[in-house]
Amino acid sequence: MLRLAQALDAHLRAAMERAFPEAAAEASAAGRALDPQLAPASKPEFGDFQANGALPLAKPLGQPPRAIATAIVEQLAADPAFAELCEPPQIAGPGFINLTLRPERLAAEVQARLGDPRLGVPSVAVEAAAPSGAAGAALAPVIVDFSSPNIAKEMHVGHLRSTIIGDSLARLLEFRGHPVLRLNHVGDWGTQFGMLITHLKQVAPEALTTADAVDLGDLVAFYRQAKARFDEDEVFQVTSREEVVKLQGGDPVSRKAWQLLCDQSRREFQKIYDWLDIRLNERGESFYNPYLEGVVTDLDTSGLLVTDDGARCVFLEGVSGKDGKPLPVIVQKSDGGFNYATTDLAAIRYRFGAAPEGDGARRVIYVTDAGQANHFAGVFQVARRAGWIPEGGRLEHVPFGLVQGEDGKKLKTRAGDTVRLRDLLDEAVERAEADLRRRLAEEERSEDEAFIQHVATTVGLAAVKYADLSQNRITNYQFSFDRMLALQGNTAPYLLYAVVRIAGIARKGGDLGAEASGAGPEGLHFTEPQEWTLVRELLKLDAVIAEVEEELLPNRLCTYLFELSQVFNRFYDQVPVLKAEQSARSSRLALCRLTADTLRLGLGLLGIPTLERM
RNA sequence: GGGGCUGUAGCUCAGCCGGAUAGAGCGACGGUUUCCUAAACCGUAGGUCGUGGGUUCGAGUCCCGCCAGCCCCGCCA
Repeated sequence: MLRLAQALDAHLRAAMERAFPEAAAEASAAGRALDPQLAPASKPEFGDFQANGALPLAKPLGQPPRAIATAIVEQLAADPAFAELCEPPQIAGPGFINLTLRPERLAAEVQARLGDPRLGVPSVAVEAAAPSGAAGAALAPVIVDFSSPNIAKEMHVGHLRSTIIGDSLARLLEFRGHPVLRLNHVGDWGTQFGMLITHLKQVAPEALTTADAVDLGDLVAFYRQAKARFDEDEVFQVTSREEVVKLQGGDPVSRKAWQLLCDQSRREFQKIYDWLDIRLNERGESFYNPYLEGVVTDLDTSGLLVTDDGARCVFLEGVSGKDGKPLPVIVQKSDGGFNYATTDLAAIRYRFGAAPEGDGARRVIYVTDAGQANHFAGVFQVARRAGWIPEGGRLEHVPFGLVQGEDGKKLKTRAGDTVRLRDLLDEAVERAEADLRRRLAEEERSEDEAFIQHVATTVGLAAVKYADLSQNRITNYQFSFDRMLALQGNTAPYLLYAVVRIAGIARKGGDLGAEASGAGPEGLHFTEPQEWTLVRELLKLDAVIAEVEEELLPNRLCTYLFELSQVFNRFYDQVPVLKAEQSARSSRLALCRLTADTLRLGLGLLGIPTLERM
């Protein structure tokens, strides 16, 4: 319905200009235009849209707002193009103009979507290729940096949100037609590696020369030991740092060991990604190693670099520490080594940089926890001051809160360990399976094992993903299997069930193909309020996607899909489809089909596949 | 000490660019099944939007102060 909203907005602006030419001239002289403040209606009884623009004009015009609204409405009434779109506007309350679209326009919108695989959502790729645009201008890529586990560690709950949210944002941007680079910035470099290799050399040297000599679980244990030694033992610290320098310098023995560790971890990560159906290009911290030096010299030539206490750093503007002195971003440690800030800066420079030594991106999105907000703010500032972000380039940190247990504290196992992602996913699927089996028994249904496994896996993983995505990501997230797997409420099973209901209609003889195309001689024809409510809900999809693309908040899409499911369930409950008379039946089937398509598309953008039966 | 985020119903959370009487879900209570999967639907109860000021036609939303919780703060990522 975005197109209709834009048309309405134009009509309203024109009407305001005709109604108040002096004020309009004055406004445009000041470099702005009279704003009708068009917004979706806050309640269904107000129609489809409301224009609030009359209220703020009351004071400058010295007229009561309702009189202003009346003048605007009179101009609208004189506009035949507007009258084709909209019913006569209503003035309500202190001076709101309520707008209701003509039913035939709504039906026409539905009709258009029935034949459109994109369901009315425009693609920027198509727009860019349009004759009006630069001919064949290749779109600059959007980079989504997400997941980013550490080599030699297992993925744990901490990676859950980044992985799920990042994947969803990437899917949505891809659907909008952007070339998307999904980058897995794995932790495969740095001090931690020095620690691990140093420790392994002493306690399990075979792990550094032979593939899979120790399994990942052991590696994690070794890592913990190494970390403990690093924190206590100064000699070990020094050796570790030397080891990092060797590795970063390309020492063949260190490189070989490093390669083995990375390969092993990579295979473990891939199992999880395959399970969750997440596609990701690994480009770890090590990738930027050749560019670290350049970062420092670049900062030096632009005069940002200061040597302080032996470390080379850039002092931040507007951020001061304990003593009121500006806080530094350290790019080269006093021992000559580089750290994560250097790597992050190199990554920014590379990502915005032109090919072949860069990605040529125009938007770079980091999906990491909110605890890194300060770090990114600092690094972004340095990148900006160094001039690495091109005109119009967007650099965005997409922060998210912690995953907490139901006690409100950090999620842990009973033993107090961090929860492994694979265990968590396993448990979700197991619980979904138990629920399913219980229900099958209660209903005396019998299904084969393949069905049960498929449904349980789909529902279990969908529940985990949806629970995370449906929450505003900025706040901490309370993880609860019981809540996410609940069969009612704003949960994955509820949404999946709506799709299943429609699939059921198709199975029971509803032709969702030809019969629901709305191409019949009588076209689409709606009579019941539940039908109109569903029509209006269906038409919101494009606006919701545009909003998520801008705000990077997948929960807005979840809210929409949940509300669509609710509206559909009401329709399904109160309006017969298959048993309807022929005149109503094909239009209702069309609504069913478009609802299913919309839910499948929307859930698909969340990384959630749907089911035919459950 | 400095900075960031959060504070909305018993619980978990929405709330778009400041707009009309602050919304869901769960839980509680009550109802609906000759009919497309009741994993559903309908209804009732439940609010000092942490708090005190300010801005304005209008503030949960913007600004300032305060309180509480979480997170970050020089060579880990």
